[in-house]
Amino acid sequence: MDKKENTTPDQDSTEQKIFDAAHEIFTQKGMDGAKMQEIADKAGINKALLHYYYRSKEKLYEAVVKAVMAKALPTVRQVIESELPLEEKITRFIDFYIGLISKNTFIPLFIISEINKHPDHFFENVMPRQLPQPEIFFRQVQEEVAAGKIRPIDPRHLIINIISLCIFPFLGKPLMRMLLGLSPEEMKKLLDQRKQEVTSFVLAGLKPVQQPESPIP
Amino acid sequence: MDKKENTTPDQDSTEQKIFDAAHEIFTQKGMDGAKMQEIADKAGINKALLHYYYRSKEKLYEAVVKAVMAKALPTVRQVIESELPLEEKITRFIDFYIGLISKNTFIPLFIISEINKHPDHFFENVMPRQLPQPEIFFRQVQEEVAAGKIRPIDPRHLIINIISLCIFPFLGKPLMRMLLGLSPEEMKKLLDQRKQEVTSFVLAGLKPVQQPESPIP
DNA sequence: CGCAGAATTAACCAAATGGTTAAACCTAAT
DNA sequence: ATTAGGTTTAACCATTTGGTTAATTCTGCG
Repeated sequence: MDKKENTTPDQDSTEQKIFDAAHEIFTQKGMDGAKMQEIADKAGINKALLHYYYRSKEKLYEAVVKAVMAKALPTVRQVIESELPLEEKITRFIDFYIGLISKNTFIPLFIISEINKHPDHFFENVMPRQLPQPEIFFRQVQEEVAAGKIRPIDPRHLIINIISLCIFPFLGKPLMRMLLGLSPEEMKKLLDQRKQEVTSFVLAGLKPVQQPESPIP
Repeated sequence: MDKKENTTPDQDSTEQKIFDAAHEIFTQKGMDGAKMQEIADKAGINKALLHYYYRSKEKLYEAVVKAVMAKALPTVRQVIESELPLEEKITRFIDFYIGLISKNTFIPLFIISEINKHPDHFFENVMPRQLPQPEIFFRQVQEEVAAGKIRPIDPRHLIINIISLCIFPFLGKPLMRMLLGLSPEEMKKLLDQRKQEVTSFVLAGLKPVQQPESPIP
């Protein structure tokens, strides 16, 4: 019998339609730019229903933010906290993370924007309790540095570098296009190469220093 | 005679006070988040004066955006288009750019956000006519690659990498803090090290490949 | 059927917000 | 001092917007 008793959040129930619409609008326009009427329209329902299911704009917004964060962070955790060898961990992280971003173009800017506007609120109410634990990664880096397998680097900077190289090109896509004078197609091609490029750039940047005698003659 | 005929924008004239207030509010809250009343309050004047000098919110906003872009881009140009040797050019660019960003924390997010919301409008109305010409830089990179002085790399990716490493850590500061579990002081310290860190990371990432035999035993 | 409770809607409300207006206020030149 | 023109303001206006209400429709069930 196909009643509606299952625990899954009722695929395409009204509530779900509202949430989906809100997700789209909020992530693209932010809290201030989003209008309740627009969300209702996109969901194909009456505006009053928004308040019937989610009491206020803030509540609805918060639901979206929480969902976004709850989806984005564990993926990072999973890779960061694993016990893979460092190089493979880095490779996988880049592959995975860039893949994620290219399928959710608006999310990074959304997170960054909103976290900047209400940092305190974010830290207190929105953050998933289970933050990634970078300690394993830190230790790995320190070990490999000590073993001379990679050049000395502060693991925190390394994480920052990797994440910057993954996220920013998508964030700044229009800016980069303009700066480099690229057509949309050229830009797309370039972004498609980022997995490869970031991986080799980071690994190259980690090679242990050999005294730079004379380059290949 | 000190009429008001000079070309300089009348230091702390009413118009200037309005512009300054608008600059602060708009860059921090974006077009949607900014309220005319708040700008008027910050400027210490009546709201009607905003419309007396700048006819509408959009006009005022546009004035701010144009000013921001007109200030941000030439600095990039200057370094990019110079004929300095590649390594020094990169070093200087990083030093200069990170310096600029740390003194104008809100600007990058502002530019990125607004360019993403109205890309067409940006490209048509707001962009300074004089875009940086990356050709010189491209050529330099290609030459050094050909000479075996740096490992093979697409110059466009190199620019993207450098800019990502410079800008993103400041954009994503709260996010990074959270991810790494750092106090505000620790985070500040880390950001203060970015000039050094980015420079060595990029230069390391450009070292020509020596076949990785056995690491130092 | 008929009824209870949930779902949905049209109409409405109050506050916020961008923008206007007409009057008041300078200030410099007559 | 008077006046003309730019500057500034308080009061006002129209629209937008988040939110509410009361009535209507829908749905399952005895």
